[in-house]
Amino acid sequence: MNTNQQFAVAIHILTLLAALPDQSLTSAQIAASVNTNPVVIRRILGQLRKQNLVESRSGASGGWKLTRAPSQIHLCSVYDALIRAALLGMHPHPNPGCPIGSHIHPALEKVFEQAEQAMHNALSGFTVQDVLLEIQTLEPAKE
Amino acid sequence: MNTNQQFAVAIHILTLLAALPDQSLTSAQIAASVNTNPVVIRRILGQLRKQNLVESRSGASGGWKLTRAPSQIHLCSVYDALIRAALLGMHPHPNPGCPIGSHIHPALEKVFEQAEQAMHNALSGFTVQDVLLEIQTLEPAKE
DNA sequence: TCATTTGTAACTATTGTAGTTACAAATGAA
DNA sequence: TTCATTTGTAACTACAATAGTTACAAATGA
Repeated sequence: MNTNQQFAVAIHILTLLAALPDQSLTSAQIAASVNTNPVVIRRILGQLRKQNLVESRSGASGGWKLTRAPSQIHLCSVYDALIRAALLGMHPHPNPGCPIGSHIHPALEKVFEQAEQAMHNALSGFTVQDVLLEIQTLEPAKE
Repeated sequence: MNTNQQFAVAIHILTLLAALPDQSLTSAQIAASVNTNPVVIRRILGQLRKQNLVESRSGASGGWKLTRAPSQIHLCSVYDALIRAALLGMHPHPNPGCPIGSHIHPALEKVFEQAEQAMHNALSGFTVQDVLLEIQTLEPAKE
């Protein structure tokens, strides 16, 4: 199976930051919710910062915050930040002397491109706000 | 990155069988086109046979054939045969004591389900015949 | 001044996959 | 009937991606 959990963790982190908009959270606090090591969190947050989805401050009372409203963070941006390699991979060296082998890559590229674009479009239909609201629906109300 | 090449190899195999409809091909012949080991090919063909996309015969003059016309083999069936695990994976154990951690999985499931379904739908728009025709377009004509 | 926190390098352990070897069972041709 | 061919599958090795961990310099604010 695919062992890459970074996309799921990234959405988890962003949802947590969205739930506590007035504070900045440390990687240790976030790690406690995700149940992993703070360095794993910082690695993922580093990627999210490259896409300008979060900002950080070092030092005492430092931590992480969203750069914009959760309703303005679409999950396709998170995908772009975290999923570097294609989900559908090519085989490396088909036989160039075979009529099929010599042209299978460009033919597959067309198909894979469209398939991944379809997933991308589907993810653009969700925001961090949507995930947060879904969780608040599942969470029993408290006083 | 995703190192799983089986989906790409499976489409390669099916396209090759489609290109030579009147013969059955051995795993060794197919392996020569894919440029890999025959056992790798047989493993993938075994999965394709479970979905009834190909049939095999053991022994002398045995080999593999498609069970139907290439225009009747949609790439979503190949996906179903080969991609067992979800492309978008969950993180294993978010903190059940955290309001976000305790509900992130069902919230993500909704999103991931739709994203993968979108990819599946895109793949259902292509058949092995489409891939073969694309390759024959790329292949310079011969006499 | 100092505790806190990020940023990052380096390392280990685990897991999934490709590739390989080996061989029993099936099968058809001679 | 014999035998070369081929599938089907188990067992193994090698490699690559990732999660998790340790360590520590640099930044920062109390």
